[in-house]
Amino acid sequence: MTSLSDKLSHVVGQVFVDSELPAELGQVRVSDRPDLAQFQCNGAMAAAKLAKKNPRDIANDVVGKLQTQDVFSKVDIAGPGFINIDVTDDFLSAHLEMIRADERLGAGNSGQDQTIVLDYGGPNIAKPMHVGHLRAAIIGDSVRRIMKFAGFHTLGDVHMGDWGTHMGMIISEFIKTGDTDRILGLDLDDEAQIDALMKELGEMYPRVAGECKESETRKEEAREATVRIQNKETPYFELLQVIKAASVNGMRRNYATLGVHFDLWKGESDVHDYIAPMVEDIKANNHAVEDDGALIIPVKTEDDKKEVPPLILYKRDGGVMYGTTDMATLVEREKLYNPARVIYVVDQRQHLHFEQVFRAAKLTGIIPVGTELTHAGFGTMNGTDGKPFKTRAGGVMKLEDLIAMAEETAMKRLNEAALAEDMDADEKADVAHKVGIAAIKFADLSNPRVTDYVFDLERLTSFEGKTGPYLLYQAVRIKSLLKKAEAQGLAIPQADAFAIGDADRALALLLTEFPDAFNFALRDYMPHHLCEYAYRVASAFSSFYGNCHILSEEDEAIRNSRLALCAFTYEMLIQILELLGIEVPERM
RNA sequence: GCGCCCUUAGCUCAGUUGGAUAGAGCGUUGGUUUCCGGAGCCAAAGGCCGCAGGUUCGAAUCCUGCAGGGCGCGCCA
Repeated sequence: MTSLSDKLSHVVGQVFVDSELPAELGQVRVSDRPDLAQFQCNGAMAAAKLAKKNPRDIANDVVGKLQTQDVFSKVDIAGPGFINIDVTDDFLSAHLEMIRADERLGAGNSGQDQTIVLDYGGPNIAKPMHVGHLRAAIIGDSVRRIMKFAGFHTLGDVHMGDWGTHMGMIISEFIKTGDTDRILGLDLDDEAQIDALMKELGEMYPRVAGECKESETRKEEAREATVRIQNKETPYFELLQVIKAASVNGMRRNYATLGVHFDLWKGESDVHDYIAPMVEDIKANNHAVEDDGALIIPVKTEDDKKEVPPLILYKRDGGVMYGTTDMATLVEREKLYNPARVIYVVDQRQHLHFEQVFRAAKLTGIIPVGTELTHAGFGTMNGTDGKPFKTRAGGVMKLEDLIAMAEETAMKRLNEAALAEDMDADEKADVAHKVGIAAIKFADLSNPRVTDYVFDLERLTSFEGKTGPYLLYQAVRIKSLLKKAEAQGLAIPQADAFAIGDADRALALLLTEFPDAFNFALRDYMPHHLCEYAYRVASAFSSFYGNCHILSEEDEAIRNSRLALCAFTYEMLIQILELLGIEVPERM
C-alpha cells in the first residue's frame, strides 16, 4: 500500500523510463498550486539538464504518453516544464476505498517486525518528576506508537536513574540520622506512607546535595555509601529497594496520567553487573587506555573537525560515569533483544555524549556496525519569557503540578465555551483531563523535535487555532454527527461507498496523503509532521461540513458517500491522535 | 577558542530531494446562522525569508563570509 502520490509516481516514473530517463524523475507530489492542479511532477526540468534537451519538449513527450491513461482527468504543462496532473473522481474514490479498508491506512509495513529499543524515560528515583521529563515522555511515546504502527516490534524502556551518587547522598543521610529501621518498616502498599516518604525525600535531597557541595567530608560519606550500595551491602541495598519501590509508584502514576507507556521498567542498577566484564573485554581488545589515572576509550577519528573527548569508563577515583552505564546498557540490550535500532529520546544538549557512546559501542563491537544508534534529541521547553520554563518563584516545576494546571485551565475553557454542560462531575473531570493532556501533548509534539518552544498554557489550551483541544472538538463534532445518523437509521456504508464530487474532493484528496505525513514522521522520528497533517484534516473536514449538507442530502448515493467520508475522517483523526498519544472523549 | 543549532508576517511557528504567487495559527478588519455542535466557516490586509556575496534556467532551501541569539566542549547526569 502506498499514498496516492506514490502510486502516481510509479505511473509517471514508468513513462520516464520508457523515454530512457531515470524513474526517480517521475516523482509526483501534491501540487503546491492547488488552483492549477491536484498533483505535479517537476522531473522534466531535471531531465532536460541530463539529456541536454528543452524541458518543454520532454514534458510534451511525457504528457502525450500520460494522456492515454484513464486515471487522469487532466495532464498539462505549465511554465518552464511543470507537469500538472488531476486524477478522475472514480480513481480517487477507488483509492480512498482501498486505504479505508487497510489497517495501516495505506502506510505500509516498513518495520517488518524488527525489534527496536526506545529510551525516553530517565527519571531519577527519590526525586520528584519535573517538566524536564515531560518532553522525553511525550515525544518518545509518540515515536514508539508510530514505529509500532509501522510494523516494528517496539520496546520502550524507562531506564530510571537508580544507581548514582544521588542515592549515596540520601542513603547515607538515613544511616546518619538512625532512620534505617523506620524506612525499612514502611508499608509499601499504603499510598499515604509512600507519599510521606516521597515528600521527605523531596525535601532531603536538595539539602544534602547542598551539604555535599559545602563539605568534602559529607561528600566522602555519600561516595562511600554509593560504593556500599553498589556492593549490595546491608542495609544500604535494602534501603535503596524501599526508596526505589516508593519512587516507581510515583513514576507509574505520573506516566499513567500522561498516558505514556513503557514496556520495560529497567534502571541503571540492572546493568551494574555487566560493567566489570565489559571493561575487561574492552581492555583485552586494546580499546581502552589509561590516562591521568582514569580508564578511557578514545573515540576521536582522523577526519574529526571538532574536539571529541574520550569516553571515560572509570574515573580517577575508580567510580563509573554515565557513559559507562550507557555502554553496559547496550551490552544488555544487545544480549536480550538484539535490536535493529536503539533510539534515545533525550535532551539535545546531551548530543555529544551520545556521539561518544555510539562511537565507543561500535568501536568495541558491543553493538554491530549495522545496528542503528540514534539520538533523537529535543529542545528546551521555555516559558513565555523565552527562558527555560520555571515556576513563578523561579524553581523547577513538578510534573504533577503542571498537569494539574493544564486540567484546571481546560476546565475553565470548557465552562467558557459552555461545553460538557450536561455531564456529571466525574465525566466532566474526565473530559477536562483529556483536554488538558491533549493541549500539552499537541503543543509539545507540534514543533519539530529539536527546536526549543514556548509553553504558553493560555494559548495551547484554546479551542481555537492549531491546538489539541481544537482537534478534540472537531473529532467530537464528527462523532456527534455519526451518532445522529445512526439515530435516524442511516447506516454507514462499508464498501463501494465513495462517489467523490466537487464538494468533498479536497477532503478526499487530503485523506489520501496520510502515508506521506506518516512516513516523514517515521523517517525523522518527528511526530510534528503528523500534528500538521491532523490539523489539516480537521480543518478540511470543518470546511466540508460547513459547505454542504450530509444528513439532509436527498440523493442517496451522495449522502452515503458523504456519510462514509465523515466516518473515515473520524477514523483517520482518531488514528492520528492515537499515534500522538492523545485520547479523544466520546463527547464534550 | 573550537563545534552544533537557530534568525521567515505585529506575536508563536511550518516550509520534504533546490521549483510556479513563501504558508499556518493567534491578533486585526469585513462577511456569514430559517438546516447536521457558530469557540465554526468564508474573505482581506500584513514579508528585501538576519546581512553581503557565490553556484543554478530557478535559492527561504546549497556554498563562503559577517552580525545577533541558544547550546555543548574529559573525570556531574
